[in-house]
Amino acid sequence: MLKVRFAPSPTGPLHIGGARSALFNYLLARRENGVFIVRSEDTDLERSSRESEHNILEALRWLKIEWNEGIEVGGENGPYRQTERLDLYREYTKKLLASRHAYYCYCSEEELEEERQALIAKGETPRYLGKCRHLTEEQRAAYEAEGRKPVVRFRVPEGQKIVIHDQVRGEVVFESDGIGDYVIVKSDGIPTYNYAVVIDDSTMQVTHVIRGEEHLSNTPRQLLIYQALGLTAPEFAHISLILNTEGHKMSKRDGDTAVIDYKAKGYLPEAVVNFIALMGWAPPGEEEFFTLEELEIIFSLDRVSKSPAVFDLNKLNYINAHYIKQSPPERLAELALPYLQEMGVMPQGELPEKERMWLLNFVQAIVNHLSYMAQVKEYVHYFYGPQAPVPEGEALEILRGEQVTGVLELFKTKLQAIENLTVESTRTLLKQITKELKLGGKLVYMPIRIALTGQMHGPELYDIIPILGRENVLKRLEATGRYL
RNA sequence: GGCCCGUUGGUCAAGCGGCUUAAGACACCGCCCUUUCACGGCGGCUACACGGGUUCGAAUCCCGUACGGGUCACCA
Repeated sequence: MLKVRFAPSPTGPLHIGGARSALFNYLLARRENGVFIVRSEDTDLERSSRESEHNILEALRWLKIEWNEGIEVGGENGPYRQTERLDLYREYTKKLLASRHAYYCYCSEEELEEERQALIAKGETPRYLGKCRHLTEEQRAAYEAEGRKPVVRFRVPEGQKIVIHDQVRGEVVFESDGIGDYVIVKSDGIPTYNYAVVIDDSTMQVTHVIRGEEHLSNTPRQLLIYQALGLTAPEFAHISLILNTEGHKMSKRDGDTAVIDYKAKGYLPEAVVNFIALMGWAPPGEEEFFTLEELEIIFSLDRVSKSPAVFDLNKLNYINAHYIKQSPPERLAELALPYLQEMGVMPQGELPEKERMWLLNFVQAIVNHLSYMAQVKEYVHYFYGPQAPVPEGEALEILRGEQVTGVLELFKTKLQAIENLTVESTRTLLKQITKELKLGGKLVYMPIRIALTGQMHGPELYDIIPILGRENVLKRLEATGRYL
């Protein structure tokens, strides 16, 4: 049975790249009826936190990426945090030490740094040359007496070719001689990533490791440990990186890189999922909008791209706009509400009926203008309150046209006479004005638009007027007097 | 610097030796619709990094060069 995992280190929020790794793993598991594990690689005690772990899990849940084994859901291969598996690693370390696949190293940081610099100067791969490979008991005792705390290093075999059969990159060959003996247990007794990950994947019976390309050069180190322990290695698939506009790996400096940033801006989870699925993976046909459920059926590793993808916000916006247009008004209202409350336009708590209706009409009027929900803030002034922004430049010129006074007067009169202010009645009303005054549409609509909104463009006037309400419209009309 | 990976339009990408005078989408530009903006419809722009091979035939296979990226931590 296929078993995959997502193993983030809880040192920050879930990033777009991580979300994509999680998604690909999840999709493959669903497609093959396999198991998807989520565990935590928290061996970096300095930077890891429970808070980050929680945030990552929440971000996954927001995307509807669910796991059937791992943190918070349990399973028979737990615990699922590396810091809770220390005893397990210790057992394997004993074996490795006993079989002389690993040894204690007492080198200090300064000694190591010196060696590194010397190798770089010679144009060679900086690596550990194995100074402590053959320490005698006496030498060890001497170091211990000095109070030095040893690390455990893996003894890398010489002259060996290490072949990775990668499901996306094909066969990749590394020479063991390019790899120095690396640390598998730190001086505080905590295993390093390259070591712990092997024990975890093996004991959890992970069959496929799908992860970012940055791990490709780590893979030979891990393969060597599988070999030394006599364990079977899983299949590997290294997916390409997500780059920023400058062509570098996306990092915190590039603005919004965390999934949660997009949630905060009012992107829809199904849009984010759809978008990240399209980065580094191509669907078989020409359709490009997919729900998670649809992706579960058509996703496959053989359509995963080898080359990196540049994050394109335009495309995300386009996809998100698509899902916004498809959402029922009630959902949009709910998503828009926090931004409006923040502006003080909507009250906290249960909404009174009048506000609820206004909200519903408001989101429907602007649904075609939105790339993400936070943009509702930019549209509030069209639909809310007795005051319009001050008209400037060309808008002001138009207001001073000779027909304007007549148009606004007639509009006001008809508005006061009308019974029900709706989209339909507004449309009729405006059409009547053009007819009665025998004026072209633009000469009528534009001054009214500017009088009511201060702007030359914006959402449909037919929507603006009823949502603004008669009272606000009249007040805005009155205020226009001073510009005429 | 060593090792590894990659390179089709501004971006995502299809293509897996002849069906290609190289799909589709985003962005951009133009036109239509429209009171405006948006939506929608139609159209346009722009690409196989370079050089050698292999082959009757190469975007597709091989080699080299260039460029980009990743990695070489007691980070993961």
